Amino acid sequence: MVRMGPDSRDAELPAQVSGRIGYLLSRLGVARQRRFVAALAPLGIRPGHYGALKLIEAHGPVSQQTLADGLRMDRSVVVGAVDHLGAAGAVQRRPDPADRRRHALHLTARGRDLIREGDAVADRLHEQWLAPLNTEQREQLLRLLGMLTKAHLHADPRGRGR
Amino acid sequence: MVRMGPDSRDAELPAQVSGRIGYLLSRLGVARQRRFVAALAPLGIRPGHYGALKLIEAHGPVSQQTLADGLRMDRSVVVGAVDHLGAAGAVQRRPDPADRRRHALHLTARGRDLIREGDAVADRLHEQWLAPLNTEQREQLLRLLGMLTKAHLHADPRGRGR
DNA sequence: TATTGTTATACTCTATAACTATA
DNA sequence: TATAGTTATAGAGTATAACAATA
Repeated sequence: MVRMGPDSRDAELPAQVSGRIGYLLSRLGVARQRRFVAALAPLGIRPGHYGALKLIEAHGPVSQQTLADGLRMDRSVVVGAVDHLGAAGAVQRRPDPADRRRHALHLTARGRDLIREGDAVADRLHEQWLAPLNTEQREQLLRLLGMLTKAHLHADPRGRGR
Repeated sequence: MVRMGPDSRDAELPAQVSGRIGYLLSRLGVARQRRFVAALAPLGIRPGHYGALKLIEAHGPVSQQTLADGLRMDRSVVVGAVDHLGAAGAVQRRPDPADRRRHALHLTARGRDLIREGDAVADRLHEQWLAPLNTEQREQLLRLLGMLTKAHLHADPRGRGR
């Protein structure tokens, strides 16, 4: 059936809303996150898992609590993430000799493979996502986002704010 | 207790991850959305409700389906949003004379008040959020985000992509 | 007393499917 | 047959609290 009545059906938000930096930031943020989730799915991991692997790789064996802090997750969430990575054979929980409450998380060879594959996925997505921008524009954008990050995320890492 | 063992506790993601535009976009997007939620909370509404009011104001009486399309929500979600706005006295469901399946959503005086209050909240947040940037930088950022939006959200409004 | 890993619970969002009444 | 509104359900994400083992 064709459109009629009081209703044009293709109504959009006024530019006063949809043309705002904050609105664009929110929508772009979720869109890019969804694409990252979709791009990682073939590897059997999600962005948090990739972040966990990268953090362990960068800092050597770490505890789950350290992972939670670095990834800004609750430590109860890290349990499931480490379970998942453990089941995938990417990390191992080993007893921490210095503190028996802690598990030292170690990367396996499979974990290092996963990191390489995840890096390739991230690189590919990066290139696709930024295709509309030239090198200078990318640098500009990175600088501007960096300024907002410094102001809003460093002081308030979870972004609950104000 | 002080840090010890294999664990420095303040481990961060490597810059290869945390210094990427996509990563910053994702984090800034959720942070700004959370702040908007918090800023609107005293009005008893959430961002989607504010968007619904703005869209009805801009286009006159619309159907719930039109609202769903314009706000990129499922129509089943719109039901709850309209219920909420109705209970708040901000909108009314009236029969659509041209199509008895449809509800024509009308703004009330209370709805118009809410819009004004929501605008004030949005303006205040906008100013706080962009405080680190000068006028030229804001224009630059808006232009760059607009380019990404055009490339990634217009073709794929829900951002599920690829 | 405080911290680590763990489990449990609840609350929101999102996605999907199905039903009804109308077209 | 298709659409508008509605209801129900299931899944993911997040937040909170509590518990046992250990510090």
